[in-house]
Amino acid sequence: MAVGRPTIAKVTVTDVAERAGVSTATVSRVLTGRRGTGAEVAQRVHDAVDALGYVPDYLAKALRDQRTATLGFVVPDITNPFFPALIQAVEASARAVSSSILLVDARNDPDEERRVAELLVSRRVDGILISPCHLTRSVALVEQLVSSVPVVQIDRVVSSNVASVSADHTRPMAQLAGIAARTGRQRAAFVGSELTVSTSNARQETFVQQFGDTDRVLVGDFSVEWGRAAAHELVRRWPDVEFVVCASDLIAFGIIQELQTMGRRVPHDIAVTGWDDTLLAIAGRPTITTVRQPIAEMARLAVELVTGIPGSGSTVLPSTIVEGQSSG
Amino acid sequence: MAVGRPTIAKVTVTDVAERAGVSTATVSRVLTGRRGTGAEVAQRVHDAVDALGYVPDYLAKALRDQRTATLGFVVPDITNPFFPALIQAVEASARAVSSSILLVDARNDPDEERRVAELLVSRRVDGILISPCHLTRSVALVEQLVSSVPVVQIDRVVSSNVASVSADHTRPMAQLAGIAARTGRQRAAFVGSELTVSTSNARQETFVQQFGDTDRVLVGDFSVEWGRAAAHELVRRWPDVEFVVCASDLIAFGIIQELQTMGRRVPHDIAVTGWDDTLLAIAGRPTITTVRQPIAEMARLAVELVTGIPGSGSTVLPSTIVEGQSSG
DNA sequence: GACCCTACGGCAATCGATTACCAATCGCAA
DNA sequence: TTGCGATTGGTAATCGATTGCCGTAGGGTC
Repeated sequence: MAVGRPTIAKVTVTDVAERAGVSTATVSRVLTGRRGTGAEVAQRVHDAVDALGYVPDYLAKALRDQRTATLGFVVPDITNPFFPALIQAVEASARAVSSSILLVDARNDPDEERRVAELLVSRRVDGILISPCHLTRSVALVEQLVSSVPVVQIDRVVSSNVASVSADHTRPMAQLAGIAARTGRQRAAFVGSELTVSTSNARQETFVQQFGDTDRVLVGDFSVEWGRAAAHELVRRWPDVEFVVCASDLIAFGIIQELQTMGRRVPHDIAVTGWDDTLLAIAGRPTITTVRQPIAEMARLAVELVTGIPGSGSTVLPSTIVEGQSSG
Repeated sequence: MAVGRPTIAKVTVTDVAERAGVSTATVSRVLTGRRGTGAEVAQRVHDAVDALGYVPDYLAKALRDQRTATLGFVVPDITNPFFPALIQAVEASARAVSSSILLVDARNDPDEERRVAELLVSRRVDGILISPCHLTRSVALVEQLVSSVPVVQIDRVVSSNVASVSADHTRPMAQLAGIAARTGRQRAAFVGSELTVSTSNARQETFVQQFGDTDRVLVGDFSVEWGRAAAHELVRRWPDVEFVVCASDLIAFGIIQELQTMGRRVPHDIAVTGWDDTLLAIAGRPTITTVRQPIAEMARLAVELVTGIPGSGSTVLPSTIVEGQSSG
């Protein structure tokens, strides 16, 4: 009895050619269809392929073509519930152009991000999609990568010298301001994450513009725990705040929960909104008014950009408000 | 001015060899260090490598070695919050053995699962980790795959003929029964997902054994919505149920929320437990008593198994109870 | 001084699919 | 019947790194 792994008979074009009684060139031509072949010969080749269970070797093809049909995707933190949805969309878009995704996770660490991005380069991916984890410390990496391989920043954008696809913050923020005005809420506050996250940073700036108020801003991280803490901070520092815009559903969820524990009614006493349209937006009560980013579109466009002619243009796609119960 | 992508000068061993005035064999030997070389020659090679910025081509190496240093991971549904955590753990374990992860998502569809798994095979991954999406319809795939590449089932197990690493259900279920007994709750029910999910299926069987009761079982899917619906179903069919074991935190979360809306107090009137120790377990109020699976250990072991000598053994690792407020 | 053993460099084959180039055959028209 | 173009099949080079085998030179020992 054989020991160890069963020997996997490797079937190559040579085997197929032999069985079909033709040359490897003919086999290749029948299979790729890039040049005409005789019908009878083609049939013999197909029969041989079926009989032997031949599967083309991707490695050999990639070496010859100098093209791996693989895209790298660097996510900042896969446990942030926004990213699995984005990953799924990117994978679907990649599949539409017959490519696979080599996924790596930076764990919110710029050093780790560099490591994994360079790994992708040595794997000869055809392009890299990246949501840079750090507003400043990721800039150099992104700008260096682009000299070895096409790069597109997706969702998070840290360099205007490298192509990007992201979602608009201005219009949804204006709409939130509209909701605040419509429901007669005067005093607003913003709760975000560290400014080193490009999206949170941008949302904060937009908030300040749209709500005409520079003061009431708290920053922590993307977590429910920070939301809970922020709730206390909020009522302590600005007891009369009536409208809270959060940079993430996780934060909004934590704030709402803690406010309720403290006896405040949401949205009656205070309105709270989130961002990203994750599971948490509809999981809690009240449901959270949130901002849905055009994930599928972003993914499609980013994949197109990275596989096509690269530019340094930045595309901004429209987000939409999803009204829940938390905004009154 | 050049149009399009900047031409990336490809530096090969040949270039390095030329510059260092040696043969490609020597360059390779200096770099891999698998055979001694003269110090002076080695220095020249290193200088040439630095000067030219040579990076070995992973494709060529993989073709020669017949080893891609890449593992495939087939997840049933990346948007199920349990899996991102598992993916992260698997990626970390893979990195520990210098491998990357090619991640594919079956979207809970056995046909799609077959497609993506076969894609992995043609990519010549060194091994495949899979959480099969369907208890019966994934069996054939798993058993076929194993003839082309080492395969290990992780978390979900559908074939005892193929190696697997999973988490124990019996002991945590017994502990849950212990909690029920300790808090004097007699009548228990189980809420799971379709029986086609191996883990939910196994948890249900274990529930029936441990709670000595075959009747009170509801099945739907892994979602908060199903939890909400199940809450109504529960009180309608078994108004006197005092202890509800759920196959997932998502279900438990929905049940608790809806029970509260209906005016029942959790855990005072009725206790509810979840499974998987996801974000939702600590997001809601009360916090949910849940079962934590040994994710890191499972990942480590699965990667070891799939890269080492394969067997068909099934390893079952211990899970632990994380007591929240929802069980009284 | 002769002999042997070791260390080290080079040549060329190898992994598997694709394709540039060449050769042969066939059909059709003059 | 001859000739030309179109079609189709084969041969061998190619992608880039690694390694088995060979040859040579150098050091050490008796």
